[in-house]
Amino acid sequence: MDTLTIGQVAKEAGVHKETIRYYQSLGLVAEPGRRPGSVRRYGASTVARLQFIKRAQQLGFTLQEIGKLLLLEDGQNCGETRKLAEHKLILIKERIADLNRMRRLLEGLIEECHQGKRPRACPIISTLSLGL
Amino acid sequence: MDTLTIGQVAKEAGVHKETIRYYQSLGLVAEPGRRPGSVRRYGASTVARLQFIKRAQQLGFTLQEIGKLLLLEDGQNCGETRKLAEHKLILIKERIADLNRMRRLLEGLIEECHQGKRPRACPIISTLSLGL
DNA sequence: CTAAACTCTGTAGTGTCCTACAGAGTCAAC
DNA sequence: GTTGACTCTGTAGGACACTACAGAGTTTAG
Repeated sequence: MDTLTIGQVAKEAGVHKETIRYYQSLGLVAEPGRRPGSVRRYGASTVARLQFIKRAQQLGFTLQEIGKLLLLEDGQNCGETRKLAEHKLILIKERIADLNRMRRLLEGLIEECHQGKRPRACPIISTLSLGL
Repeated sequence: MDTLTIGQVAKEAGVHKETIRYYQSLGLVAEPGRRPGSVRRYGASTVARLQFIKRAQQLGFTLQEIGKLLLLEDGQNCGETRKLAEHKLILIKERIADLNRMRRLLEGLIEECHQGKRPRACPIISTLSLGL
């Protein structure tokens, strides 16, 4: 069943060959055996696994966390999986809160610039110089 | 006027000595001369500069961008500074949108887990396996 | 059979921001 | 004058996720 070369798998999954090898080095993707005097051949399951990894990355999981998810891949450990997801969700919310704080500060400063409220110096620079 | 050792500056500004040297290597902080047979001495302006850098980082600027901000530090180039800030603001907004997308997806999946909607397999795992 | 395309293996580099450490020198206090 | 703290310089490592490349071998198309 394993008929694909690494290049074909890469194209199918939309990743670079080097990325597949990198994932192999991290243990996220298995290295297939090779038929004597030939090249490694991969099956469709490798493509699926790469897509799994890419989707999990889009959800914000690191490769290390994805390794854990892959151990739970049979779907029988919903509680464990949910815990990982909930933890990630908390981090994402914190990050969003951080970024919103930055956003508000920047918006305020930019607004002040536009209005020219402060007579001489740039409000952004003076805020950075003097503290928030 | 330059009376502080690097260790004292570091403590004042709340950064590590190595960080100060690193910033010096990037040209963000000037290297003071040294009195003969002695050690480099820093003034209060170095502490202020480090605090400027730290505040700018909190606003999401990279060290490279902070280098540009420091060139505008006299506050006379408000337009230029504002352009940098506006660009950064756009990136921050995009990042927030990305994270909100992740957040919604994760929240949906976690919710499904709790409800046990899907009979057997974990919804998180099956979503990752089959696509969004 | 040959040339192009692909694969293998390993190492090293990218970008971001530090952090750690080694080995030598200097300074201040007792 | 010796101990101990601090500083100097340079190099290496660390986290994260790749990306690039060199040099050799293999496969495929014509």
